[in-house]
Amino acid sequence: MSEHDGDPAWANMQKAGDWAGSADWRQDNYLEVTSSPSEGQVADAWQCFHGYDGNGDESESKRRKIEAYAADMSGATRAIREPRVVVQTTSEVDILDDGYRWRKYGQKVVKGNPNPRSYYKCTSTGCTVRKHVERASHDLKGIY
DNA sequence: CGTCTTTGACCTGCGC
DNA sequence: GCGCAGGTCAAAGACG
Repeated sequence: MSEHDGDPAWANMQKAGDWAGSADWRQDNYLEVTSSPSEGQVADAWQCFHGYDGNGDESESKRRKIEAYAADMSGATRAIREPRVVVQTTSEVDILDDGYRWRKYGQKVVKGNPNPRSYYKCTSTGCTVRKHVERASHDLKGIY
């Protein structure tokens, strides 16, 4: 994760990664958050993710950056152009109130993970982001 | 009454 | 070409 060094947007992403210790922008264009983030930490990550940090110019450039990368991704099934977030959590609660409203639209058991993966859609106005939440068992914390 | 969760079916991409 | 796996949709029920 050095190819984006110096990029303000990516720098902010990495800043978000600092708190979780394992949040990471991957090459397939989604934000992966591992460990057990607190609500505030998730909100911080989302501010970086959406570019909603209250700074006009900077957020604008950041958002453009995010959309540019998001548009580049080719979804697994359909042409998903929205940025995607993958959250691994060790906490009991899959859904955290991070300032957005999430609606669960699916759940699937994936191979390699004994726990079901939940799929959430952001239902807040103007928010079209989807989020995947897979619960890591306490014994598997911090894996991947 | 409106919103959200649950759950099964369906669709598409990928590997063999 | 076929089967598998992952992701999404939509109907029905539950809950506040």
